[in-house]
Amino acid sequence: MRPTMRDVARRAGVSLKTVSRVVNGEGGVRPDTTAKVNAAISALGFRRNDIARALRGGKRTRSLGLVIKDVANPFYSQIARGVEEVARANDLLVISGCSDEDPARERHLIRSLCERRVDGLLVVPSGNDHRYLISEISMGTPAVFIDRPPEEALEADVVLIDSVGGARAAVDHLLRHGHRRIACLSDLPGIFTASERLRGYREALGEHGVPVDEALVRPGRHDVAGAESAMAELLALDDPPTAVFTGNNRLTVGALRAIQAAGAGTALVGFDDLELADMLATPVTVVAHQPVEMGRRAAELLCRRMAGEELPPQRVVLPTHLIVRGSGELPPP
Amino acid sequence: MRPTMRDVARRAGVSLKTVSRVVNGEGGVRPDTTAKVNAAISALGFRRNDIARALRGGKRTRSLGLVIKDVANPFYSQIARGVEEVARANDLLVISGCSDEDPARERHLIRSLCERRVDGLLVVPSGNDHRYLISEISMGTPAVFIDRPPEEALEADVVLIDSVGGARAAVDHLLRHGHRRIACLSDLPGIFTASERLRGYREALGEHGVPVDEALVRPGRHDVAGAESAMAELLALDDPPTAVFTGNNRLTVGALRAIQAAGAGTALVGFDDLELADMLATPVTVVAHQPVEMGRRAAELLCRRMAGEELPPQRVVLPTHLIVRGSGELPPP
DNA sequence: AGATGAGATGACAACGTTGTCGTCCTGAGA
DNA sequence: TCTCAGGACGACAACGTTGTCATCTCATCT
Repeated sequence: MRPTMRDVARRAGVSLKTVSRVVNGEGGVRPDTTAKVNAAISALGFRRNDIARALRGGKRTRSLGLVIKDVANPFYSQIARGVEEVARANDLLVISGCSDEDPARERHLIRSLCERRVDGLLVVPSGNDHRYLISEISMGTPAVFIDRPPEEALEADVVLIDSVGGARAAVDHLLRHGHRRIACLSDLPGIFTASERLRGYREALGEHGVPVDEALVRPGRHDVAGAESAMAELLALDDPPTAVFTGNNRLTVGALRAIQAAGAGTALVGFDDLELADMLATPVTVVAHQPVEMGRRAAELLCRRMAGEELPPQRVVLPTHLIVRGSGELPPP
Repeated sequence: MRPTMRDVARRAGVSLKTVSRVVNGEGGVRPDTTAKVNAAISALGFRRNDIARALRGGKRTRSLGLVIKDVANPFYSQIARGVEEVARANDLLVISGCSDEDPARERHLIRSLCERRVDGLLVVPSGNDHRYLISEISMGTPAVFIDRPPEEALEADVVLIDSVGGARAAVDHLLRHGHRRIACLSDLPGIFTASERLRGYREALGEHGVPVDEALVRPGRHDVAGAESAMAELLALDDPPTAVFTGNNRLTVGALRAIQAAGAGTALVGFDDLELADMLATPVTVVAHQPVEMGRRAAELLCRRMAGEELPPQRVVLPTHLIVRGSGELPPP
């Protein structure tokens, strides 16, 4: 079907190796020979087979694997964007997959990627046991974790967002605006960022001497619908919260819907920025950060590892910044 | 570095081929031998090399290439999501790249993907000359176009959105609400969907006997900032439009910003749904459709082609539906 | 003219796997 | 006991490329 170098060689009346030389611009080929070869190449529509190329000589495949939770979520698609930019600059292709927060799926994906001999892995880890990666790493497939660190046993680079700091800033902001009954919606407790943000929430309250009312803490919400119903429940309490901190973009959207549906004036600060956050009836105050940059940094770190650079495991923590827009400054009733 | 089947064979004291049989579950291996081999496999951390596997026997690489404009744009990331779902179901990996609407970049990407011998291509085409794909297709790499058809010369499957119909419905809606001075923001005229939506706009006006005021037609806007400034200009006219139709999600966001900044009450219907569109001060009426489904359908079509199925080039057109939320029903002043 | 050397080209092996085919062993049937 | 079938396993080639090394051709110099 597809012509090989041998076909090109036959047509050009030269040897296989000469074609290889032309294709790879190795030089040492006379101009007229080069022309003949090039003519044969375009006549046949020859494309070098990178599969064979990668095989021969244990070459690099010039590809990297990216495992995220869900591309359709803007947070992850922005990470993917950053990764793609760096990949492009380094002439790498990105093979990506979604784990949907399922450790089994993640493991299967990573396995497939390793079997395909990607040169490196970028992973937003789902489960809590990534020891199976140790052997992959030791066998020359470096890995960089994004957004969540691997467990202690695994020494690998990781690029994080300052979740605790961001959450504290958010809750601190609400406290300074006079709120004392501040609810918290957070994702599944097994997720690092979720527990970190919850920790930041508790710390901020603690610092201000405000006891945590566990009735206002609603962890384990991992989608818009879950957050919406949790928020609706909170609003239906006899003594509802006057403010809420939401742990990620999905939860923020859900909470906003519930608040709007209830016609409540609940103050809100959300983790992750949202497009149009500034255009809502009450513009949304958020803890913003740079997901694209996170993807970039992780990919750059990975490229250094792939180049063989030896350095102690890096832990990059990107800052957050509070964007004040209105919803976080609503006063308690 | 990474052990090969030969290493496993040596360690297990069997032949290469026996290892291959075990790894691929071919059968015909005694249980105790199988156990020895498996022990060696896990002791060495062996991973089958799919590169070699794909090479031998011209096997499929079990991967497909996806070229979109920009993963960070929700429209495209949703397409990617749909593709990923189908890929997962068919045990394929997705290698994706962003063209950023640059034909040269797109061509380079597709070339790289073909060199890597992806089993099929999914492309949101950027330029207007994809004849170079003909030879790839004829050589056994099927291609399916998404969102925009290739030029006539190229017979390939394509999955589209009913852009003309959607745009007509949007403008018709505005006309029925009494608007006569309706502006249109659209993307670069070279982009199929942009010109189709502009056509739908013109057709709808024509049907209602409303002449097109070219001063209100602003094509060539391809990002939020461009749309925002174009909309600001329109609002600053002596005789500003009372309504606007925006050709895609980026342009809708830009227009909304300008309208809000000007404190104008301009009616708006946008193509593409937006998260939170229903939560804005004036909820946004949109022409919605199913980008995830578009990705799915395209990937399914590609899988059929990859399986060798022969059928005439398909042209799937997915419907749009108007979601009435408020901004499109604002009356003219 | 013969030696020399640089430049151009080709032959061949190897990368890690799997398909083909051959060999060996065991147990059942004659 | 001999034959034979069939199961278990191994040897070998091939996929398409590139690195290594060998060969061949001239132009140049002595």
